Amino acid sequence: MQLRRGPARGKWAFAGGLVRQGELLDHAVRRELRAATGLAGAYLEQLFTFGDPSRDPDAHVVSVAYMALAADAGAITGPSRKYAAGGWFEVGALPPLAYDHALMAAYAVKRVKSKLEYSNIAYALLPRVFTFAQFEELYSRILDRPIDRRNFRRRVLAMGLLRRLTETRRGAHRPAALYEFARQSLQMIEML
Amino acid sequence: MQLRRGPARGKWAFAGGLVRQGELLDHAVRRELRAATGLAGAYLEQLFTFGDPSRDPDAHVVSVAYMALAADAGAITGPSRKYAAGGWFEVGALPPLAYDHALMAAYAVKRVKSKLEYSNIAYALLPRVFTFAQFEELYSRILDRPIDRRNFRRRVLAMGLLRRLTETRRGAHRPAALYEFARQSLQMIEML
DNA sequence: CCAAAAGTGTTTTAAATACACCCATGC
DNA sequence: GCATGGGTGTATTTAAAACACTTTTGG
Repeated sequence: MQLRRGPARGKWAFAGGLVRQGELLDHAVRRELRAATGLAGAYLEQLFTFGDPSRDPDAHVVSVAYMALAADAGAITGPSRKYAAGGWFEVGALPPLAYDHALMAAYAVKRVKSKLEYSNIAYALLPRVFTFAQFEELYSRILDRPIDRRNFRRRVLAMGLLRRLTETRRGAHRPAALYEFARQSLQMIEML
Repeated sequence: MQLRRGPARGKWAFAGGLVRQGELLDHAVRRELRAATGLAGAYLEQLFTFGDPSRDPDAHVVSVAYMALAADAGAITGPSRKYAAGGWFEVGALPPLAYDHALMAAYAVKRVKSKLEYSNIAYALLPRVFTFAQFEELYSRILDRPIDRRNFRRRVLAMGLLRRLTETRRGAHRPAALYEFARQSLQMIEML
């Protein structure tokens, strides 16, 4: 069993472990994820199962790769001692990984990019309440391309993906309207 | 290991087996598929890995589901004696299946539908050479909705998905132009 | 000549794109 | 009052959708 953790402020980490007899795959992933990063309650998604016997020279290991998504890498309590050698990395700047783990990471990036375009998966990558600028920056950074602010805003608001709150975020500059997702569970939508 | 076989003239079959030590997952699927249906060289795609320990009351079995696609169920030599109880069924009219196999079949149908809309996967479901009417009927039947012939033809031809051959198919009525796919391997395309 | 399937264009409607300035606040 | 990030509208272009008749062949 392999598991992965996805873009939160652009940060990535990697962890792996074994599923136990009688244990749900999802449960095993959550268990290992908590042990490795302290993260709990994240969005989880199965990616692919890697079964090539040559991927590990010592044994025929079949690995079910998952990714987990969370809003804020900073809020995570940090890896347990066992995984202290791990850490958080920028998308596209992962350190060399063992076995075929770089391939797994590539699957995760690809999956997130593609789901951003046709689902509301961004809800798993933002805090419950956020500004439109945060929302837009998430898209721009993960998709790695500029986004036209006016066109993007028009479409997103027209499709009812977000709900505008009455409160605003006050700070150094003009106050920003706050939004939350209309649905906090995955729904497929024609986005881009 | 589970494997599945997809729409060929709307026909579906189901087969399963175990992966061997040191064997590629794809290889195990092809081996079992050949044994169960006689089919070889089909398009293969991994769907999902099912690991819920309660899916089989007797043991904790982790099944990696695949689907295979082929053009013509009639051309297949038929199941070996071992699988004589199996057979070919219409989409949406599968017999009751054991365990969570109906769920697996649903995954396959969903995957094929969705790939039809944004890839050239139809190449795996048609003979090498075909008429536009066959192509259109494939879409209409699998997506289970009517298709506007003129709009569909215009878009498909404009995107260069197909290559028109000089030969025609002659028969009882007006001869039909013959086409082949420009690429015989999976490519992602904005289709519908 | 007729039955059956193949093939073809135009108009309307909706969506995507391109593009630049004013606004509200804290300091 | 100015620096900074927040917020807004229109015109153009492109693509999607709606829609029905003519052509070619074998029998």
